Amino acid sequence: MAEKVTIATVARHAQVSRQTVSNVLNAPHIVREETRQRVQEAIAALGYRASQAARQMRTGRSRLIAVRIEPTRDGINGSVLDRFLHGLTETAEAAGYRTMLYTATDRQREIATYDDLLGAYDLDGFVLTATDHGDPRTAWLADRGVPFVTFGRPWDDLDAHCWVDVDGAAGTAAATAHLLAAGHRRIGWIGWPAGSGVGDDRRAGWHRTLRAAGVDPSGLHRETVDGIAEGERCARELLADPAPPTALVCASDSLALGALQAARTTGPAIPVIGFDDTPVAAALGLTSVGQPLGDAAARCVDLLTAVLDEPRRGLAPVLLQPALVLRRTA
Amino acid sequence: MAEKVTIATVARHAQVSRQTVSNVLNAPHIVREETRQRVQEAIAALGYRASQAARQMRTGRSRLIAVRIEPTRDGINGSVLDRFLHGLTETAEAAGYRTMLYTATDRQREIATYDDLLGAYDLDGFVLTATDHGDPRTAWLADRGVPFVTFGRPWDDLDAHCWVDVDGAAGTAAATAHLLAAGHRRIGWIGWPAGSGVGDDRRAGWHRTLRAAGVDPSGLHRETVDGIAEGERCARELLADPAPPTALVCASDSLALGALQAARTTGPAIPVIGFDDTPVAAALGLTSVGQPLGDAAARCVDLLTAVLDEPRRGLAPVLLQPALVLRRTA
DNA sequence: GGGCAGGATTGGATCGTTCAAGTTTCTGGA
DNA sequence: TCCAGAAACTTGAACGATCCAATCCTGCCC
Repeated sequence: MAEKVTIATVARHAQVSRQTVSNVLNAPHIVREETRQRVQEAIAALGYRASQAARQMRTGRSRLIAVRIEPTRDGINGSVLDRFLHGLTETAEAAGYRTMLYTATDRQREIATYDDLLGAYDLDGFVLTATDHGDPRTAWLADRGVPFVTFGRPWDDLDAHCWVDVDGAAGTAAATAHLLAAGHRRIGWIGWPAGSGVGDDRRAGWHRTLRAAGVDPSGLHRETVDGIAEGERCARELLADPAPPTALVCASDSLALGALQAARTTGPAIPVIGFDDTPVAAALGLTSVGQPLGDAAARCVDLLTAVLDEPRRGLAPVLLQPALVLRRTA
Repeated sequence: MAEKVTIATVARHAQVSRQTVSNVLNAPHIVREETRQRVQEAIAALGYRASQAARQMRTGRSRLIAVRIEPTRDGINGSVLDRFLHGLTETAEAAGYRTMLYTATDRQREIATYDDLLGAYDLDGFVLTATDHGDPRTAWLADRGVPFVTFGRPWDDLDAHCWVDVDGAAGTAAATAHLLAAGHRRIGWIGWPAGSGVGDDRRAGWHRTLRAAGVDPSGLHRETVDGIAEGERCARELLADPAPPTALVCASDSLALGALQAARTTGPAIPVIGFDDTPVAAALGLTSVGQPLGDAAARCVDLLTAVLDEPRRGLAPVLLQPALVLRRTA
């Protein structure tokens, strides 16, 4: 069993001091080219890797970022987080950071977990998902000066902190415009109850596009919690109207899926467009608004590393554009 | 800004030595009850948390386990890993371990990543997924004595290392038996090409159940790579036979989905059963064999922590039973 | 040839914890 | 009362990296 390779082993092998090896790693420009090369060779030959623990102890930085992994609720939307997570891990790796997971059942516990992670692992930063109005988590982190980025806007104050988001309103606007272009006028909306930032945003895109086209949206929409059965019920209600919508835009693929089933059973098929471009949508040929999740994750890492390198700078938020993925249903 | 709380701060506050505080944390039984309580109070009062980095430096253990996060391939099967990951993180947390993610595009790079993670972060262990015949990763880890558990059997030698798996054959057997009980005789199979451990296992369950019922399986099966379109094509072929199957069992929900569409378009609907109980299956009412993923993840953590506590013991592998989730399609 | 400036290199101290070994306190039996 | 032995607690050293301050070159100019 070969003994452990430390910075001292490398130094001895390259016939320099520990500090020189450290400089080669952390400040290569101050080391003479020839020396630098000799050290690099020794590092490669010995397979040396700097102990993150020792480095962290001295510098206080762990090169670790944390993300919460949520329980897959209805299973359909779970894949969104999954894709985001993958992008995040990949980009973070490229930037020299590693990703750590944690779970939390509610926000208070999540804050307790922050405390834990910061205290025990000296985490460098957090990426938060699923933020909402008056989120206590961002306040807690900001109070303590902990670097973090949210995937999702701080709906109360857009300058409150660093964020990355996808323009949901633009997505539903594109979906609505697509249906208008196909000749539809009475385009319905099935979404979530008012009050959630994401839901209101998506609804706004449909609303303003319809009004701009001179259509009165009243009576054309229903609000409910997320779910396939709920979507089906709402669609049934809308289609039972004397002047029913001839096409539907939904706040999620779950709702759209339900709507699709309602439309199939009540009469002639009508166009339905969902949101999130989940695997289910792809499997069923459901037209859906797709979020650039890989991109979003990459921008989160970019922002976070920028904050870590230069803690003072206030960084501009990032708003990405979604894209309508056309399939059979519209 | 409060200064950092270390073990020394706690020691001063409780009027004991550093070591006693350390003992309270790591070997409470050797500390007198009264002292123990005093130290615990000081810890709580100061909000002290042991620095994992410092601890790791001394002990060489990081209380960190790593899992690979795969790119969501066709998106349907992605959710399987997602659910597994969530269970893993949760159970690991309860056992005092944290989960770290990494990505890798191929097995050689994955091994390079092991080296990196072990060298830099002193990872305690790995959980591998998607193992197959002659997997170089397990050999590499075993050679170096790195603790690991695989989710998936080592198909070449069941005693090669510690593993947790779900009995796929039992799942397809249950599906086949269910169809037999419903009066079907000619039950078809759509699966993956021979050679993959998982695929062969699932196929075997269908095969042996059919034979046990006195039905000749020849001509009733098709093999293809995974995918909806592929499933549809295979189902078409089978149904075009002069004596077509009256029901289908598939190796995955993707294949089953394709088969379902083929059945819908070629004639009267026939029962179809998939595998993995993915969100897509739930959304479509597809009967499917569900894996106890949360359980599997928990057992992986159990085994891994057991190995970490007692490196010598050869631990018995775990084979979990899947469950048939009945829905509309069968 | 000597002195000097500037950059490259060196040794020592340090981060917060646990291990090993040493010291004090307590307990019980003669 | 005294002492052995155990139990409880304390002290110094070490893990492997980085930071700091001091020293050593090297080349250059007078």
